[in-house]
Order: sequence, then structure tokens, then C-alpha cells
Amino acid sequence: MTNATDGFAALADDTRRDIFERLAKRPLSVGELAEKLPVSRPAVSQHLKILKAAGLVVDHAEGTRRVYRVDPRGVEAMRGYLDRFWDRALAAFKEAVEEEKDS
Amino acid sequence: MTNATDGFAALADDTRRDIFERLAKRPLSVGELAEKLPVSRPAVSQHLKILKAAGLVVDHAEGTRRVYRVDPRGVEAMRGYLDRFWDRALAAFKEAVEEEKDS
DNA sequence: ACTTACGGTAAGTCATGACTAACGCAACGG
DNA sequence: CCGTTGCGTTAGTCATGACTTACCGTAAGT
Repeated sequence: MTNATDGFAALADDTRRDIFERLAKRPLSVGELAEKLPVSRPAVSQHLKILKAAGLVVDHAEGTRRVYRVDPRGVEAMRGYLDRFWDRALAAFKEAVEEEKDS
Repeated sequence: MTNATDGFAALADDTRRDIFERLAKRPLSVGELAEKLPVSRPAVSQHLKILKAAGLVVDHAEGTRRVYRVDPRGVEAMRGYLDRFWDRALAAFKEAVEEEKDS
């Protein structure tokens, strides 16, 4: 878990990205999310399960409700993955552009 | 294109992430990629089409071959998306942890 | 021109996954 | 207690997408 690669699959779905962005604004319960979204409550529950497995959200009980919030550590893991490629890709890209100018 | 959200779907697939990581090391042709991967050449071609649409790679002709390389701008776009949530999520997360200690 | 190398496209198959309805379970409130 | 609220899970359906085979276009080499 908190394996950056799972995060991509988690955020690939539109509904899940919607949920993620709403939780980024403020913590919400499953029911509160389902109200705003065009899908059923069980669907939201399943999406949250996937986001949680990817390390992007955490939940805690609050009476009978379960409140979810974004876990910045999961976001950081994905940033770290992209960073590993960014430096190298940027250097190689600029170099290629320079050679292109020699036409 | 270069829309960060398409990048998540693009990197969600294992084969596509494999292609992306190989291209990050050095530019490669379609055939060179297909040699190393456990899928057919047309499959690689289709994956590259998706990565290109997501703004993560660019291609250029080289004789009859087409050489693909990583486009750092696409990577940067995804980083930017994650950054928008990271600050806010981190602050909210720390605050919640502090309240948790009051138990 | 003919052939060969290289790659994108089309059509069809099969697995994955997003969704709903129905059910089960725990935590309060009367 | 007993009903209600709030979630998670299961089973089943339907759409999406990853893959292969076959085919077509294009750019050299002879």
C-alpha cells in the first residue's frame, strides 16, 4: 500500500477523482459524498475502498458514520514517482530539441 | 491533451507504465519496445497512441521507424495536479492528528 | 518496379471493473 | 429492547478496454 502505482489506477476513474477532490476540500462521510454524486451509496463505498487501498485516503469512525479524508502521504508517493522521471526526461528532451534545430 | 487527468488513466495500465519507464531511460522505436515486452507490436502501438494523447510522450519519424520519447511537460502537468491537493491535504491532516491526541 | 522493413488501423474476443439491488451488521435513540 | 441510521459486502449485469490476427500504407534497399 502507498504504492504510487496503485494511485494511478485509483485516480484514473472519473467518479473516484471526483470523490478525491471533494475530500481534498474537507473530510466527508460516505453518505455526504453519495448525496452530491450521481451514483449510489454502495458505489461510493466501493470507490473509497480502492482509494484507501491506494493510500490516498484514510477513514475513522464517528458514531455510526465513517469520515474519510485525504492522506497526503499517498499523494506524496505519487509525486515521488513522477519526480524520478521528470529530471531525466527534461534533460533528454531539451537535448533532442537542440539537435532538431540543426536542420 | 496534456490534461493531467488523462495521464492517470494512461499510467494506470501495467504495460503502459512499463513502456513509459523504458522511454524515460532512453528514446526507443515501436519495434524495440515490442521486443522487450510480452505483448505484440500492434498492442504497443495502441498503448503509445494513448500515452501520446495524454501528452506523456512525443514521436518523430526516423526513416521508416518512429522513435518515441517522454514529454516532460506531460509529467509536469500531472505533478501540478497533485500539488494543488498536497498543501491543503497536508495541513488538514496534521490538524486532525493534533485533535486526535486530545483523547 | 519489387521487395523488405516498420508501424498504424480494423475487427473481433475475452477479461476487468463500475454500477445497482438486496442483504447483513454495528452504533445510537426512543 | 426495538427501530432507525449509516456503511460495508455480495451477486449479478453491462460497458469498457487490453489483446491478437489480418490488413494497408509508407519509406528505403536492390
